Amino acid sequence: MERNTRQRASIRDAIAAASRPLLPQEILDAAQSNVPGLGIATVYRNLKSLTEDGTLKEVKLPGENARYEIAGHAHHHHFQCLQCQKVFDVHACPGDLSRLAPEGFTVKEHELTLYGDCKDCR
Amino acid sequence: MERNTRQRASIRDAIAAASRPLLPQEILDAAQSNVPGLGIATVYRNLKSLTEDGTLKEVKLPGENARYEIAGHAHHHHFQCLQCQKVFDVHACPGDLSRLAPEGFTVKEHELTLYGDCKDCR
DNA sequence: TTGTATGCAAAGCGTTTGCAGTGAT
DNA sequence: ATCACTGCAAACGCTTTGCATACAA
Repeated sequence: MERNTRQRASIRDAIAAASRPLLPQEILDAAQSNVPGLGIATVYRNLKSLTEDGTLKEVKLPGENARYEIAGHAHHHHFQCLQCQKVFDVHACPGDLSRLAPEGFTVKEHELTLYGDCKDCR
Repeated sequence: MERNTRQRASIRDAIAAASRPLLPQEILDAAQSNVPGLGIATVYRNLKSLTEDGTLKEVKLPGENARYEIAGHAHHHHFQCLQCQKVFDVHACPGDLSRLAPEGFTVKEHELTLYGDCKDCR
């Protein structure tokens, strides 16, 4: 059975409070303000279980370590700033891309990442 | 000044002979048939220098370690098979995606990965 | 009281680096 | 003869795991 610990709550809250996907280390930093002494291993263990139970969603971008955001948003993509490296949600999608695949290949999913300058860095 | 070693040649040849982007370990395995005793550190060092001098191009996919392919191909994307995990080139592109970004953001580049079943796994 | 969750430290994994020896020029 | 390149092993950064303790139920 799953227990409600201060650690788990502060980790979930830190991610919910953020306006963008966070790295494990950023989550640790944020959650430690509520739970001093919180360990990075606990963060990783909870990220894993919260992802498995559907509370969180992993955001994997090319060449980047996984970030985490609250699940439940509709299908969307991401934007990474070339200057500050931060990642933002993009609530838009190019739509069906099956036509791009080579013959004989079946397309079931797609991932799209946009790169450029974010609002703050322009 | 850069030197022509057997190691460098076999690494470049292994990548050129492949029909898809390869992982460092796959490159090591292939190159070792020509150069037994070849070390993984040498592979990494040459992948780095060959990428810097424009001979190779890094292929970074979400949640995956970097793969390498011969550079010089036109702008293209990649397809990863959900069954065998192999990566293939996709010589097509959805085109301009600037319109997808949130207001205030500038789009300069994009990365697209398609997922599904490859020719062999269907 | 029970057993899951935690914190710490050690272990894993892929990649990088230091160093002494090798070999292309 | 140089000095870039190599192989090995150690170091790295991020993530996972083992273990004894803490604490939610």
